[in-house]
Amino acid sequence: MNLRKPSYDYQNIEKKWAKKWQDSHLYEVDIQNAKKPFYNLWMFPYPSGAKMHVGHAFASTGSDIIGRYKRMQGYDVFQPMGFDAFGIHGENYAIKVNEHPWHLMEKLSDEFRDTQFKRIGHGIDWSKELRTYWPSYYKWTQWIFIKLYENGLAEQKKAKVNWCPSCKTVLADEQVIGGECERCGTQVEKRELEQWFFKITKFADKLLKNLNHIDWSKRIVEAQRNWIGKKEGIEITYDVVRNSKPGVSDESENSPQGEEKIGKVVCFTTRPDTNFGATFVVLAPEHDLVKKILSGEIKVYDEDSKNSELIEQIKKYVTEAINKSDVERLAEGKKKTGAFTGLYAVNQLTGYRMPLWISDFVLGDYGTGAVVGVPAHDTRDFEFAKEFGLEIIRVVKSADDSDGGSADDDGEITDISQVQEDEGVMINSGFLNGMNIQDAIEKMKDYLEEKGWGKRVVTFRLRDWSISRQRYWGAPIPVVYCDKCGTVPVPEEDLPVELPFVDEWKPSGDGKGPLANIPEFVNTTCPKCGAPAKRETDTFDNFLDSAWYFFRYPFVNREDVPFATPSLEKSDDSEPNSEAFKKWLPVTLYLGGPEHAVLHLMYTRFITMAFEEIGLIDFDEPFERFVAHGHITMGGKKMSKSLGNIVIPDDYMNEIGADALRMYLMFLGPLESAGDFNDDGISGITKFLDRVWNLMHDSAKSQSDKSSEKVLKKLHKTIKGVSEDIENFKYNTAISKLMELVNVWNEKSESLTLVDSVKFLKLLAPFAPFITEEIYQEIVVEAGNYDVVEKDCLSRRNVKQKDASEKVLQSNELVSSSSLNSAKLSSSLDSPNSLNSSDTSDSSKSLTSNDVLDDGNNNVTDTTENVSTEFISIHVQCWPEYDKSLIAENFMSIPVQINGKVKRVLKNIPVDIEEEDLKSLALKEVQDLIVGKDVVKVIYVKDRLISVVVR
RNA sequence: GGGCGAGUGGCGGAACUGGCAGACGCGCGAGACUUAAAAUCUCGUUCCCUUUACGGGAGUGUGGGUUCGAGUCCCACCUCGCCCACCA
Repeated sequence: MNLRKPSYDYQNIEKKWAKKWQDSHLYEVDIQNAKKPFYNLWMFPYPSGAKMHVGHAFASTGSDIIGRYKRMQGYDVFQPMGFDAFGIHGENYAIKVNEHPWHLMEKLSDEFRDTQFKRIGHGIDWSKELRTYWPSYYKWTQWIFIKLYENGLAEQKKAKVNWCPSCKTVLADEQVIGGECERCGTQVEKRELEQWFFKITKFADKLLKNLNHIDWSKRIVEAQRNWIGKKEGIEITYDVVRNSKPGVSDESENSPQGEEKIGKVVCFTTRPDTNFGATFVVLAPEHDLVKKILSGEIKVYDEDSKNSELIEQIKKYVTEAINKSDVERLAEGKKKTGAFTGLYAVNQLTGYRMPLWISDFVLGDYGTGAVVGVPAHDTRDFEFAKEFGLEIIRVVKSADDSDGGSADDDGEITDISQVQEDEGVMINSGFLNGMNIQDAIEKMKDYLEEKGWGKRVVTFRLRDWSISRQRYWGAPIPVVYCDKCGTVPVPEEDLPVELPFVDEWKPSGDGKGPLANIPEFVNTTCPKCGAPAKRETDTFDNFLDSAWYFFRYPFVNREDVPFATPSLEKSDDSEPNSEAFKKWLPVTLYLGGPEHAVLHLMYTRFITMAFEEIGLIDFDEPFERFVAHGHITMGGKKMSKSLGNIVIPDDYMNEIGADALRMYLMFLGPLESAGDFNDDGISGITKFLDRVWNLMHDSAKSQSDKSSEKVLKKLHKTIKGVSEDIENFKYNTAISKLMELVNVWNEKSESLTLVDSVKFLKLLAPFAPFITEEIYQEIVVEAGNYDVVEKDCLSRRNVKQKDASEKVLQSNELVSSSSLNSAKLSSSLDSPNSLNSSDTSDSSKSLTSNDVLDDGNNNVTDTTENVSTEFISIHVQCWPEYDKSLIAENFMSIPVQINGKVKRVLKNIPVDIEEEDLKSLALKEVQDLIVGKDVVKVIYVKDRLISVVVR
């Protein structure tokens, strides 16, 4: 790495202020008494690798900048941080490096926090840190499960679920990407297991409806809408018969000879309009009717020998199909497989006896698990019909006859390219003939309902959320199974059900979690009747840990409640209570990656709705605003371990400093689309920081008696522009505006007063917190200029500073009491090999330690012992305001177009010129260009341009 | 196959509701300072034509359209990225 470094001593400056901010508790928020709360949340990271990478640095800096800006605007900005270190991602990494997840996660989280996050200059309130694997946290995760269970939102059922053979656990639908495990990329299999589910489908409609009004990045809203997948269709019930034959029976009312009605089959379709063209019905291999055929409950043929032969074939097909993984099914491409049942379904519209098939392209858990095949107007049906020689009947033709009704149009369909799916006019469809598809759909639905053959229904793609995991590293599901009492949730006073610290923690793959092998854990007594009972041995999906963490942050020090709301409030009013809850939640702004669109973000919405339904809270959406950031790429590709193109920010912080790294990352592109990491451009940033340093240390430039007009105007335009850009997360253009200002300021004759120079410094502060603090302390605080520089906002700040020094004492107490608490929590639990209590208290202690910031190179004088000393940081001063009169221009230049092309530019035009005067000026200007032509009209776009139209 | 987004100099990227395309930065070129290099500073830098000032022409993925005027709006297409996907 050979980068242009800043020429000032950024290393020591950054070290010094990181420590000072920490010691003075600058970013700690008084949750209880805050006046203008702004809950600025960034998705907490999960340490699934040794170091946080540059993507984390990029996104968290994006969150920090708006937080710093809001803080300077006088908001009480709460910017908490924690680690999502419980669960499969961390455990997989622990397996890889062969360390116990408890030690590993503690170590990695500490490192993320102390060597990376604290160094990069974020305004984080570390006194509210949480980690999802701390018993003091997961106690409440378990509590939430019990609340949902008590309110009928959690249930246990046997279900065919996604099984990852590599991670050796079940996965939720959302965690299977293209048939592969979200974590490790292994092909997912299907297994039938007894699992716990959260009934997210109960809120399907609400989850969808709220999407219309929540202020979230559009792409996330669309992704969720698709994932929920609401479809309005109809369920059509067909009679199932045996001893029949395919095709239209002559006597559709009376059965053909020997035909015998033996049951019904219900098919879901969104396209009943094409039902005159339905020629077969396909069942999913899991369908009830298939089970009945296999069990012999339904006989296909009278003769036993023929029957059992058929059953053998069906059994063979079904067994293969069920055991196939999704990827294997897809790998076979569009080639359809299937088995004929020997039965027929009767199409009431036509009397057509539709052969009843079984095929794995029909999904058992969507719709009714049965589809009616219209091969002429559905590509999948067409492929199936072609494969098995089923009849294809056209019932839709192209709507426009302009191509002269070519043979292609209403003739026989022989090729997949002729299959019309979306638009056209009905033919061969009795009373629907001549109608367009949309009208025909409605008409047919009415007709089928009238006849009693069908029923309008709404289906959703969304499935219930499977939360059981057969893994060690997660919160145990707090349930006990008793022979007498059945399923009994663990009572609140017995929580947490602690995860025992064991040596044998790796997954075994037998469908049970490692906890099942620990008798001391499994064997317990029933909380209800006291009889011997067994514990549930699965653990929670880690997405449950993160589904509610933002509720916990403000209340992380409360032991008695997960968070305080009127319904949960107990006695203690000295710590954040339900009044505080109202101030801080829902979260003001949430920033995170779009890859969580249908995972984490859907779950947080579900949990919030569940809390509301239970009566814990009175709102139903977790975040007032959600902004999805883009991803930093490397050579146009996503950064990933497999590509080996991961960039670690530490090297850059060493080389160019945190300020320069922050600014460089933000300069790459807009936050919401990000950019490609290529360190070629870094010198532009370090050069800029040097210029700032030099300007601010050149008193002729930055402490002039009077600000020169040109740069003063530029300053005020910049104040306006930077403020707007930050509000819109366009940090890249905000930085370019700061650069423009510096370029003007650098001109020979340009200078600013101290007050104006500091205004610029403040604009830079959210982007480069260290250098701006250093300069501010030097030329404002230490030089005794504070009262002069901040005279416009002294009144506000005086109050603020006072609050802060009171708060300092309070939060010191909170920190020490929380370390005691978590130590107490884990040691008081007497499960076998209980998590070592010293581990926990050590980690809590490191919460306030400065080891890393105080490394060997210590020429920082420690004047910060006495925390009550007032510390006047630039980061809590007023954000500058611009002066409208200084932004207004007296003169403008107006381009003159002839027939839309710019030909001349009128310069130094007074802004208050009369339109007519300006027009004649313009015509005079272009006189030579329009001789001999008629001026048709002259258009004046106010303050923009003049357009002359000639002929 | 479906959804979303994006295609602008050598590069990253600017351009509010249609109104001087290429801000800012990198890179590159020239110059100043220096014994020299680095650093720094100044000037230039979309392409083409004109020896040049002046000037002219073309130009925002492709082809059409609307408009006095289109990177921006409409239609068709191409390419790339991300997400979802045998979802009836």
